[in-house]
Amino acid sequence: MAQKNINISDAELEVMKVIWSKKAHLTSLDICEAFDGKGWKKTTIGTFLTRLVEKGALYAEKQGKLYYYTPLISQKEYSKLQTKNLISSLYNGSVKDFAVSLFKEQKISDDDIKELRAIFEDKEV
Amino acid sequence: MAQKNINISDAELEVMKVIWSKKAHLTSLDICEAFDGKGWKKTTIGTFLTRLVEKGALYAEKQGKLYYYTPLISQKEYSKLQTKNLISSLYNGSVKDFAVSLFKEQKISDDDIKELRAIFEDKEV
DNA sequence: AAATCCAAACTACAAGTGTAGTATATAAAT
DNA sequence: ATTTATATACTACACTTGTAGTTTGGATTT
Repeated sequence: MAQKNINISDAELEVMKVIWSKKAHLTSLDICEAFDGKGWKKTTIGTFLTRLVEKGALYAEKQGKLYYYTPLISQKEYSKLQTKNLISSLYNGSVKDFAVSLFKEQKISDDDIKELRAIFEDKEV
Repeated sequence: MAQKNINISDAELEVMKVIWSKKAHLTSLDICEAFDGKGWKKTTIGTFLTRLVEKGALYAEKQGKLYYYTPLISQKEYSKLQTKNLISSLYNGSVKDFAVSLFKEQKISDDDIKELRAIFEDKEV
């Protein structure tokens, strides 16, 4: 249901991942807590939240004194989008070319291959 | 052999792709020619070339009056790098998770699946 | 030699990003 | 009611990116 091509920067993505990883609406307090030790100041995280709301990636609802943030795009959707972008920019849009290179070039364990083969077989071609 | 994490922007990548696609050293003339109709001014392409050299993605050698550009990173290397980055940022580094989602979510034709299965079988697990 | 051409260098500038300080408004505490 | 705490808004600033105009120095032509 994502409307347009939302552009989430690397740092902003970190924030999205925290929000995705918890199912409930989070306050910025929760989010800051999750980044404890990361070295980001609260205002930095605040900036990212503001920008993510501006970009339409998050919805912010004030309840009492705090804002509660909800993602407007799911991690799955976003990942799919990014994957599609990568394939189209680097592999000419060919999922197959991409997959071939993936299996040739990246490290995949034997166990993983077994699992993947099983997935393929499910696809009963 | 790419030394560090070269960061090539979208527009710069277009230029790299042209250079990758021809095997010989190109002059900026050749490159501009390849972008005929793209709507970029020559100086724009010049800026990208300069930045790519600064970033260490291209090597520029002056011969006579012109520079000849050679890639310092191959398309394959770069694609592999980008793929790894995407998997690590969106799939926690799990190639398998990534592949699973790829086959579940993206469109892959039956023929492609046959080919992929063949590749797997070559891997004689 | 003088005039001209033009590839490459330098300059520019708005939008986006990483990072954070400062101001403000409102709630909580006294 | 005044003081204090603090979440959020506003401001800042350097770096990157997309895009291109302007300057320059060496090559080419007259």
